[in-house]
Amino acid sequence: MEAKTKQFRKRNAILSCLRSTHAHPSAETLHEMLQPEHPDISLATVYRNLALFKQQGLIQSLGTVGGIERFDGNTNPHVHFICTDCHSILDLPQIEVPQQLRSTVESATGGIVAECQLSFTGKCQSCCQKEKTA
Amino acid sequence: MEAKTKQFRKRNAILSCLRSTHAHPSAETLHEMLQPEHPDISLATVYRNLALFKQQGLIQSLGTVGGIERFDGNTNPHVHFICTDCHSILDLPQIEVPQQLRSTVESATGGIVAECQLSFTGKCQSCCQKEKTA
DNA sequence: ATGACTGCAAAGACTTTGCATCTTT
DNA sequence: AAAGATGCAAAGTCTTTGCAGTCAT
Repeated sequence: MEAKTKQFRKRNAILSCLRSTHAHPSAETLHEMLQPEHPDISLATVYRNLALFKQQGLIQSLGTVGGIERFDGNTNPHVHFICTDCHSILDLPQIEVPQQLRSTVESATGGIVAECQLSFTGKCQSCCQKEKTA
Repeated sequence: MEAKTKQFRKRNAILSCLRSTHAHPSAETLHEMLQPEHPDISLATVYRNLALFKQQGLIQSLGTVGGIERFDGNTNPHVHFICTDCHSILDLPQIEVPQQLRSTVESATGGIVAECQLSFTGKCQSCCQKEKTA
């Protein structure tokens, strides 16, 4: 019956930081982002809390990009564009994730669908420009 | 003008093995699958060749599942179902990957789309049954 | 004989964990 | 005071790399 857990400054800071950015950061990037406000925060704490949030469904993991796990504070289903050059990740809110296919997938597999991810990979605008310049 | 590279038994075995399965194996699983025919094959060789095939576009990586990279010998765009319990991956050939959205994504991002991945996560049939039994 | 591939073991990179300490209630 | 969170450093896991030896041409 305890809808509210203890309030911890650092834990809250990590969640707020992740929710306030569209950069889809890694644990390490998040740690760096937190440095100015919380210079004494440990990377282990970031990892620990990200794992906790993920388990609680407060955030979502986008999987690994270039071997590093990336996180998103926006748990609404939405599409991502992942640059294979610079590993930046962009949201594509204007494109709909085909949630309606869930039942089709469930009957095809006999399983239960929890989530659906749609993502595009390629080269982002900024990396395209860099290439021209080079 | 050398359309044909040197033939290497082990390299070919790795590619054949990956192409002959629908299990979307990891490097280590692939290594185990190769043991009966090639008991002396090294895990490093599997990793090295997978990296090579990936770079050559002969295979595709499905990203990491449970922290382990998974590979697919089928490079045709198709949808996957990933079981979050047992980490099995199933093909869903009957569902179409929305390739036609590429241009929409490109105009939205200003970048260039190389690929599109659509995947569903959830609990597979076998894991659903296990749960009932337990 | 040459260049490429492989095995082995060491190194590397990211992430997790143990334990003592500190914080919130 | 109790329960839980954090920092630090060590450990763990998956993957990559160096080097000497082997194989195909």
